[in-house]
Amino acid sequence: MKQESHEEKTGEFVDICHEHGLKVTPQRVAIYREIINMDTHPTADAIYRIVKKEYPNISFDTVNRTLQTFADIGLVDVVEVFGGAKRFDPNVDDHHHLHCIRCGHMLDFYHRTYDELDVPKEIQEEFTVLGKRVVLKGICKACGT
Amino acid sequence: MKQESHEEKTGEFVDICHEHGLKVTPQRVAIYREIINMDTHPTADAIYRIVKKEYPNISFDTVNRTLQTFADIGLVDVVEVFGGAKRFDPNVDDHHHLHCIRCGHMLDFYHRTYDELDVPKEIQEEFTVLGKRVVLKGICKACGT
DNA sequence: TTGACAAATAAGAAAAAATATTATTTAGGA
DNA sequence: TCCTAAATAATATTTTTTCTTATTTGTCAA
Repeated sequence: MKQESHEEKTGEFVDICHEHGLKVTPQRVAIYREIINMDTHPTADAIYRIVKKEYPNISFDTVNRTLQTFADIGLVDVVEVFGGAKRFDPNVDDHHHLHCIRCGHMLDFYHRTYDELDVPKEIQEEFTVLGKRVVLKGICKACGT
Repeated sequence: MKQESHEEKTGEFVDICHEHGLKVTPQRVAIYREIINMDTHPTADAIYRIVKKEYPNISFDTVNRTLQTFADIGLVDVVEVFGGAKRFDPNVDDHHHLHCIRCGHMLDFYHRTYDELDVPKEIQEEFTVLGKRVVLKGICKACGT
């Protein structure tokens, strides 16, 4: 996984938008600045409430649409959920998930071996694989054994 | 993965309900009968519309609650979604998923090697692993390259 | 630098999905 | 057969997402 400072990331942000023909609006900058500081998998509503503090006029629709747009161009990921609202992942590096079936939380973990899993030949022929993720389902420490 | 006829499965259904102290209602039987015939990952609403045909008085709430109940006792799984409504999986055997980011479809596949993935020691110490799933993200054949 | 225009936004409405409340019904044991 | 807790139907409500429309704003080209 590559590591970049947030300054570098925000610096690249303008370029990435232009590459994709997207306008660089203050709203987009604000949203991007907030999400790259997060180490959770926030919902659109959670991000909306945070961005609203410095941008009281922003609408939920804008936040939600912007997150979609970011997902489309790979600036964020949409993560799997097992119920509840859609969640976005500011961490686009290769990583895997622990899913606690009690509390519903989804935790990141890194494991090189999983990143390098072989994809069966039959599947490569039928499907263009762009990413892999291993999801381990179980009970987290906080929820007891 | 074990293979069972639907007759066997419906036969066991009554027992499983009793084991968990659940009453065997006609609604539950009807819902269970329908979902085990499915090879997709239906939403509660999809199941509602199907069951409604033979059971016109059933309410959506009953279907939704029943599916939750089934999930709680392991009769069905809740599958990861990346947007849209919650989906249930009548196939509780070990299997993995192909997720097309274009059409959003989630397809099952089986791969013994993935079933037997080693779980890192650090994780076993912090987390009780009950199941694993590999999700391959990409573009399916129908959606082009 | 300015003006034109497509893209983006805010606001509100509406649709879709999930959950809660309550009165009534029913499965299953006594 | 009766009793009781559990389950259901119906309705209301909440949450989440999407759509519509009028307005504003970045960007590009002159």
